[in-house]
Amino acid sequence: MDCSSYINTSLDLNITPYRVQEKVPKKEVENNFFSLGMTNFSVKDETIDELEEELKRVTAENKKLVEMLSVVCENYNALRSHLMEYMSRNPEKELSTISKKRKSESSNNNNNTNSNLIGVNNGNSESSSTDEESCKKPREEEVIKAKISRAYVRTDASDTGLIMKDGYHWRKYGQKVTRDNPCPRAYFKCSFAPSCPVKKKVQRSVDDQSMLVATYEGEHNHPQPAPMESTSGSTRSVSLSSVPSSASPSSTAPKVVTLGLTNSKSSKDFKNNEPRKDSPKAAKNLVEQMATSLTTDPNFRAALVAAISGRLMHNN
DNA sequence: CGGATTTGACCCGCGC
DNA sequence: GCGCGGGTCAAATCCG
Repeated sequence: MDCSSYINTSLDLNITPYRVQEKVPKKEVENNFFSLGMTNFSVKDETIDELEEELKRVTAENKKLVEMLSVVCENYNALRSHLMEYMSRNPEKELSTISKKRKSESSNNNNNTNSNLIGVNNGNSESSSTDEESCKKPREEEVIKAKISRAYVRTDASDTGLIMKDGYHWRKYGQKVTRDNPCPRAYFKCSFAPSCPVKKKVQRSVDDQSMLVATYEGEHNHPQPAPMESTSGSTRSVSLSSVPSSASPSSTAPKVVTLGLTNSKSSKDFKNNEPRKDSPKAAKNLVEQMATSLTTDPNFRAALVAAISGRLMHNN
């Protein structure tokens, strides 16, 4: 995982749209604030000056935070490469910790659960690395394995079912209690199209019983059916941990909210996607949506905590 | 009544 | 060759 790109695209808390308008006459700045629904602001020049100063200060702070996050991520990547190096030097130790079973599918599920939960995208790399070791015969299976993706769904603790609504129609054809997990694993086939080869396995995580782990195998050869009401109505939130070659059902992809407004490219796209003649209500909704996205994104919060704690430790 | 789900039996690959 | 375990099949059952 290279989290620097993540920072650039998702973590930029920025305010550049306003910075861009620094040369804009103050009257227009006022209008922009009005258009954002902040009608409580005074329109006096002093207030605007104060706001601009505050804006600069926050911008500088944001810049520092981004730099700190970059450092943290660099350190993380360095540590990770060290770990990889160490593990490659001591393969026997690594192998001893893994299940004896050569068939890596189930063990991968569990060994990678934690890393996936913190946003490590290992779907493709994992299958390529382990398959090279375990499967010496190049067969069709490898092609299928290359299209394996995983989704994690948090459910209510009381929810004992393994039904996971993701927009496709699935027919359950089996259930099995596996050795490494007391919770039964359910097997589903895509029933929307008779010829669709996609299968999925759903099992509760060993570590977190409220977490459903769905493994998708194959690629849908049909368009996604009409959206189901339960997809959005459910309290479950689906997040794909790996995104291999369009194999993952699009409906399960997490809602992506790009926050990189200081990023020139993304902010440009942002502007292109949003009509300039926003109504105040729409602008307000947009701001609220951005704020909600920031505050509810666990990755963002984790990164922020890491950055702040790192800063504090650095100062101490 | 038809489609979906359940569940025991069976198949197959792998390790010993 | 045998046992184990994951994956699949298919008859029985459930449910709208």
